[in-house]
Amino acid sequence: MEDRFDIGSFDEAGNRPATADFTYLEGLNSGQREAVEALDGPVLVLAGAGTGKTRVLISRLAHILNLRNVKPWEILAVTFTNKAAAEMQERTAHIIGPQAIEIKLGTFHSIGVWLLRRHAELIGLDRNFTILDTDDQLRLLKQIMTEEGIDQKRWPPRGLAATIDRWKDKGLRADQVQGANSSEFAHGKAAALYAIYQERLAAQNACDFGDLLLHALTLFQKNSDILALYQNRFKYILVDEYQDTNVAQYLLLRLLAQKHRNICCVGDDDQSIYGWRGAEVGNILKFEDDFSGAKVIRLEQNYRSTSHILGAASGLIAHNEGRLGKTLFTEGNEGDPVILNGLWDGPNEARWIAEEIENHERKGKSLKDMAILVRASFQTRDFEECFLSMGIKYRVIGGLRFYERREIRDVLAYLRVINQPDDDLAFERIYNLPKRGLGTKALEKLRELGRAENLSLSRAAKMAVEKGLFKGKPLTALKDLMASFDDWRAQKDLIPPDELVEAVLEESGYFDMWRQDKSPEAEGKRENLKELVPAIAEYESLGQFLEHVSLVMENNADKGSDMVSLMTLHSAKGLEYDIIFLPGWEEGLFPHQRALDENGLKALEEERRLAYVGITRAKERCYISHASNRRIHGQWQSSLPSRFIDELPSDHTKDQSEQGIYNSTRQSEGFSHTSWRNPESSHLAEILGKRARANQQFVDNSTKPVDKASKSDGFAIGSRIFHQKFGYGRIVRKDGPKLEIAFEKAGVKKVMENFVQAA
DNA sequence: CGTGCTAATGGCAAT
DNA sequence: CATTAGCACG
Repeated sequence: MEDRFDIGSFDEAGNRPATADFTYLEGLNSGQREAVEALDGPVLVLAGAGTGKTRVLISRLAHILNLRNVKPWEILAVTFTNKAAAEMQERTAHIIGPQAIEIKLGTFHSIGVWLLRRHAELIGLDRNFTILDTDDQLRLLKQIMTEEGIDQKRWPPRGLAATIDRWKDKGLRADQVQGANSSEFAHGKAAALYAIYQERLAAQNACDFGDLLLHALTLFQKNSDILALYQNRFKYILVDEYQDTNVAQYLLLRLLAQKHRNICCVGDDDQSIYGWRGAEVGNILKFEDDFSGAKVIRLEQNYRSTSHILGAASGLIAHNEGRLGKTLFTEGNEGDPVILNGLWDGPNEARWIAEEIENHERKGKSLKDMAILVRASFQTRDFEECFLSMGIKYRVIGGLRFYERREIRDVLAYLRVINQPDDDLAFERIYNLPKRGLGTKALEKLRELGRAENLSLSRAAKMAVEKGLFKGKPLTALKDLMASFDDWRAQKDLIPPDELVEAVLEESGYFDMWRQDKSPEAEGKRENLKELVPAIAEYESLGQFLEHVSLVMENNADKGSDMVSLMTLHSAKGLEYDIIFLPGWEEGLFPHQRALDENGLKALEEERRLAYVGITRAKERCYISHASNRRIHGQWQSSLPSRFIDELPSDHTKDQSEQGIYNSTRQSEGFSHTSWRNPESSHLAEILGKRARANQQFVDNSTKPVDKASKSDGFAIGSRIFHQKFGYGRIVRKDGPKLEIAFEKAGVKKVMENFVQAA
C-alpha cells in the first residue's frame, strides 16, 4: 500500500518523528494485519481468546497516527477496565512516544465522567458532583423505600438496585420506563421509586455508576450541538471487549461514530460473561446492521495455549448454540492434557492444588505464573487457609479493596462532605462519628428542615445552628462540627490534600476514636488510616483523589513479588498465566444454581463461556477439579461434578481422580438412593446416568418449576416429598414457598417448593 | 434522647 | 457470621 508512507502533516504540537516507523507491523499474521490496516469505515474484529487482540489494537492506534492526518486527541479508545486502559496507554507510548497520553483513552465510565464534568450544568448537576458507589446507592434506596412504606423484607432493596441498574444499562431514564404491573417489584412501584431516586441523587448533586453512562447519553440526545462537537472531534474510535458493552454504551458509541463512521470494535462472543450486568452480546450482531458495510475480520490463530488446552476449551464452548462461530487453532505444542480431579471436599481440593503448586515450584516455576480461578469469591477461603498453613505466598485479586474498608470509607465520607456539601449520604455517615451525642432525632430535625427549605443536610445543619433550633449538648456538637467543616473547606485549596486529610483525622476526633478503641482490629485500622495519607499525596487536589477512588475499581496489588494469584473467573478476564487451576466445578456452584434459576438456558451458556474464559487463561497447564462435599452456609452439602466436566473432550483431558471418589461422585443420586459414601456402588448407574443427568438437571431447574408452582399451591406440613438431590423426606416447616424438610438420607434442609414433588 | 447490649435473621454470584 | 432490630439504661 503506498499510502502507508503518506505520513501527513504533523508536527507543531507533537514530537512526532519525521519519518514514520512501521516496525509494529512486523510479525503480524494476515488477519491481524488486516485488522490493523483497515483504518477507515466500520470494522468488527472477532478476536478469539489469545489471538493477540491487544497487540492489534495498539498497532492500529499507531497506524492511524502514522497514516491519517489526526491528532492523538482526535482518537477515542475505550477499554473494559482501567488496568487495560493503562496498559494500552503505556504500550502505545512505547511505539508512538509521549503523545500517546493525548489519546482519549479509558473505560466507558471514565469517559462518561470526563464528559459530565465538562457539561454538568446541562444535565442538572454541579461540576464537582459526587459519584456514589453501590453501597451508597443501596443506602439511598433503603431510605427511599422506608419513606415510601415499602416492606423491605418482601422486596429486597438489592432487587430494586438491580432493576434500576438494568434500566440504566439499557439507556432508559426514569421518564422512559413503564409502570410495571402490580405483580412486579413492590407492586409495580419500581418505576416510581426510580424517579424518586433520581430526584434524590440530583438534590445531592450525585450520580451513581450507571448514571455516568446514562447522563452522557442524555447529554448527547438532548444537545445536538454538544454531540456534534464530539462527533467532529473523534475521527477514529476503538472499542475493546465489545461483547461486554451494554445498550447504553452501544448507543453512546453509535452516536459518537455517526459522523466519521471510523469505528473499530474488537470482541469475542464466546467470552461474553457480563450478561448479568446488562451486557448484550447482541451488540455484536447489531453492529453489522447499524454500520452497514462493516468489515468483519476474524482472528483465529491462538498464540497463548497449548493445543490440548485449546482443544478442551473449544470442545466445551461448542456446546453453546447461537455462536458466531470461530475455529481457533494453534501452531504451538500439544502440551499436556487438562488434568481432571475429583476430591473429597473443599479443603482436600485446596490441599491437592497447593501440592501441585509446590511441585511446579520445585521444577522451577514461579508462583506468579500460577493462578487459581474460582466461580464465587467465598471459594477463596479454603485456599487462603491452606496456603497460610503451608506457607505458600498468595494474593487475592479483587477481594475487599482498600477503599472499601470501613475506616477508609468513613474518612472518605468526611472528604466528600468537604468537597461537596450537598453529599447527604456522606454527611449521614459521619455526623455522629465519632460519637458526639447527635442521634436519630437530631438527624430527623435536620431532614425536616432540609425538606422545608430545600437544603441538603449540611446546609440545613448550618441554618439550624444559626436559628437556634438546637440547644444544649447537640447544639455545641453540631456547631463545632460545622465550624470544623468551614475550616477544612477554607483550607481545601490552600494546602496539599494529604495535609488536609491529616488535619481532618485529628481535628474530627476520628483517629482518636480508634486510638481509644481497645479491640484487636483497632490497630490495623489506624495503620490503614495512616496509609491513606501518603496515598492522597499523589493527587493534585481532593476532587481528583475522590474521583480516582470512585472510578478505579481494581486494586493494584503489588505485582512484583512472587505470589500465587487467587481470583474469580470474572476478574481473570484478559489475563493469562502459565498454569491455571479451576476448582469447584460442581453442579450448583458452577454452573451456579442461582444463575440457572433466574435465567435458564441463557445463563447456562454464559456460565459455559465463563468456563471457556477460565480454561483459555492457561498457557501451559490447566487443572480442573471438583469436590464431593462442600461447606456452604456453614453446613455440608454433597455435590455432583459439573456438567461442564462431561462436556470436555476426553482426548484433551486426563482423569487423575482416585477411583473411589471420582466414580462415586459421578453417579446420579437422583436415581439410586445409595449415597456417595459407598464407593462400590453402581458403575451401571454412572454409565447410564451420566448424560441423562446433565439433561435432566437442566430441565428440572429451568422449566419444570414453573408449571409445578402453578398447579400446586404448596404442600402440607407432614407430607412426603421427593427432591432431585436429597431424595425422600417429610415437610417439617413451611414459610410460603420455603419448605423445611427432614430428608431420610440427607438430614434437615431448607428448599424451595419448586424443587420438590409429591412422593 | 442517645448509647450499648443482646437476640434474631439473612446472606455467598460476578464489577 | 455479620449486620440489625429491639430493648434497657444513663
